[in-house]
Amino acid sequence: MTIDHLDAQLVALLAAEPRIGVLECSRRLNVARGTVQARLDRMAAKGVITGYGPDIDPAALGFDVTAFVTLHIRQVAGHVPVADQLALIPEVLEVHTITGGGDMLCRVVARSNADLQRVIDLIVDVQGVVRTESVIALDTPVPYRTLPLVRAAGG
Amino acid sequence: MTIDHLDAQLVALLAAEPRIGVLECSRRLNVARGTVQARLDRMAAKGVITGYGPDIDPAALGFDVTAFVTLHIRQVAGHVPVADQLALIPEVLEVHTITGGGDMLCRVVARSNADLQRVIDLIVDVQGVVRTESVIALDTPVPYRTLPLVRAAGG
DNA sequence: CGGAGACTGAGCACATTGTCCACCAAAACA
DNA sequence: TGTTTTGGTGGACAATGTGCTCAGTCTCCG
Repeated sequence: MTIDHLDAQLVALLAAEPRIGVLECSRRLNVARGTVQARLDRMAAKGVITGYGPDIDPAALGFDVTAFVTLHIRQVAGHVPVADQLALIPEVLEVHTITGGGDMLCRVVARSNADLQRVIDLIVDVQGVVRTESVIALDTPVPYRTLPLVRAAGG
Repeated sequence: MTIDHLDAQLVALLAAEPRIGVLECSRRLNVARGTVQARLDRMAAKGVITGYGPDIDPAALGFDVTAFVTLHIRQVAGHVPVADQLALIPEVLEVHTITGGGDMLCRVVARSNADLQRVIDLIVDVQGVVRTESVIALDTPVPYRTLPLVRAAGG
């Protein structure tokens, strides 16, 4: 789906002020209320908007350590049962299958470096996981953001 | 900050049904409306809730390719000016400084593999970036999620 | 030209919000 | 033990909003 300038403005406005409601959006953007609703509904229907948070910061919950863990798995095992098991570990926030030297890449959080060892041990215990390699995120100078992309896509 | 069971329920409910408002939350969870508001405000004040989306799926916008790009930067340059430049590239969604063989790890999206080359070229052009290594995410069996972590933290 | 899609402004019935208040109970502190 | 702090409760007030529908208008496309 392609989005236009109004879509982009709408997303940016809601990100900046989540509580303002559709009527105030329509006032701010000089369009009809129904238009705001139709645009939001369409973006949701097309999968552009997948939800409305709440956006959670794991660090504020005490999970101060973030790591990216590359997994080597047994090829016979395949990645689906491995992923299903990884999904059961709350500290595993996302899992991708990847090209390159490893088979899967996980984003993982933990309360401390020692706790990270515990989480990695949980991962290693998953059937099919042969080996892991971890890098710890020391700082996040650019936190995850999609607004610049939305702006660029929306003109 | 530690969260309790009610906090966790509240986050889960709002994630499932973002449009229901605080009054309906209070009905669903059998607490006073003021309690819902106080809990949300406290989690926001403590940085646990950082926002309310909208959550955007880059793939639905046409950015079908996701890659994780490890950067090697010149040590003299330091990472701050590099990160500032990376932040100007809309397709760069997040940037971490990391332990291990590389200095920074970026999550990047692009419209195609060819487009990814264009984006990587933008990154390589950033002053201080010496070399990049990329892995492409082929599939995302576990998309980013924090709810299991919230549930585990909230009891 | 006709049809489809998008936008507009309005209306309807119903509901909600932000804020404040007084009260109560439990926990923390001296 | 007595006092203070914190969190929750239910209620009120003034203002505003929501989800949905509708008829009309405009633009684009076959």
